[in-house]
Amino acid sequence: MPKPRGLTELEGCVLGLIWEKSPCTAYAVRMEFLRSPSAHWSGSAGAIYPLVRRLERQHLIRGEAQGDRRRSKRYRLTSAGRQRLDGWLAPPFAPETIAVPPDPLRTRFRFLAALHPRQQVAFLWEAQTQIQKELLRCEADMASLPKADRASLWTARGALAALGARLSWLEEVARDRVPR
Amino acid sequence: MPKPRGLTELEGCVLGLIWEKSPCTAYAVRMEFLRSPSAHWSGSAGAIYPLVRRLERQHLIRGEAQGDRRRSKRYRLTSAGRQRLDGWLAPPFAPETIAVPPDPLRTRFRFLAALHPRQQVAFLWEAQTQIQKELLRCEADMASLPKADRASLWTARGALAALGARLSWLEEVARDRVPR
DNA sequence: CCGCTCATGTAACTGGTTACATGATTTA
DNA sequence: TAAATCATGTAACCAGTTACATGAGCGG
Repeated sequence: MPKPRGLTELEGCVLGLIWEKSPCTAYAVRMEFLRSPSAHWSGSAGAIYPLVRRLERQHLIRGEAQGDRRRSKRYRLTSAGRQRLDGWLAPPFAPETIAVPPDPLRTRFRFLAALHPRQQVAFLWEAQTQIQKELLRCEADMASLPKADRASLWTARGALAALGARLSWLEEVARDRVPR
Repeated sequence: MPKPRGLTELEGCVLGLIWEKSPCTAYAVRMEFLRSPSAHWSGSAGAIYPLVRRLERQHLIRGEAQGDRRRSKRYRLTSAGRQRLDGWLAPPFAPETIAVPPDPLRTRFRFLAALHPRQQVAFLWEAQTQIQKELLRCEADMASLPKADRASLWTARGALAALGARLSWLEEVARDRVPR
């Protein structure tokens, strides 16, 4: 049998989505990624379909073909799949799951001093206004979520918290740089 | 001439580090990644050295060989490199620079409901204690930074803010799930 | 002289991307 | 019937990883 090496983030995610929406097509999973505001993954066909087949080959999911002439398949988790999903998301957590998550804005900020002072101000100002807009977008997105879907709701609140923390951090920086 | 397509995150970072520590060796850049608590990049030799050569080929950095028998080279930014660095880190920001940064813990949380209730509690509890530990580690790391290095200091505060926000988000979730 | 750090490099791999293509079904 | 959407797929590519290797210089 194939050695059960750890799941990728994307694999875990897909497994989770198939668990949640079971039975569902690979296409539905794909759409979930495309709709998500957290555009970390493109949900490209070239990523999803091969991945789903891989999961099927490892017997973590099972797909039943529909009778229709479309070659559409609806997938469900197998019990092995459930176990793997559990193992992926339950503690103990890998260090990189707990560690400070990467943030491209913070990465750039690190080298702020390389910019002309005027540009530094522009950086801080622009970042703040853009994040504010993003906050509104995310709040709207959250409001559009079905109230019963607690998981998504709380996850969205986590995203908002991350944005909010970034915003007040930048405000603090700006206050320090330009007192008064 | 080679088309100036946008810099990768890693490319931007390396350019920034060479700017900051100029003149410095590729090895020094590498060490910076290895020392960093935000272990998003491994700083593997296989990533850094080819990348540095690429930057040199594009005339964004210039390396002067030392006289010693080691084949060590100290790099500096060229003016073209400075411009590219500016372009990378100054506004306008790409959408994904502003968007909610990815967070593996939040990703897992999304599927919390797949776990047995007991395990859900364990998830929240374990996550909180682990993050608390990580917070302490990061605070210590920040304290060890030279007080003059404002850039690193503020960046570290940004990281702390991210961790803190995650922590209080989880506390909020826990309060909601287990009132009282 | 031994082992550690400095310093650079390569080979094989992997996971994801873009871009494209196909065909069935639904809707205007 | 034309356009949009559902549904699946592949080929070429790319950045970064692990794992390994080489050799110089230095401290004990």
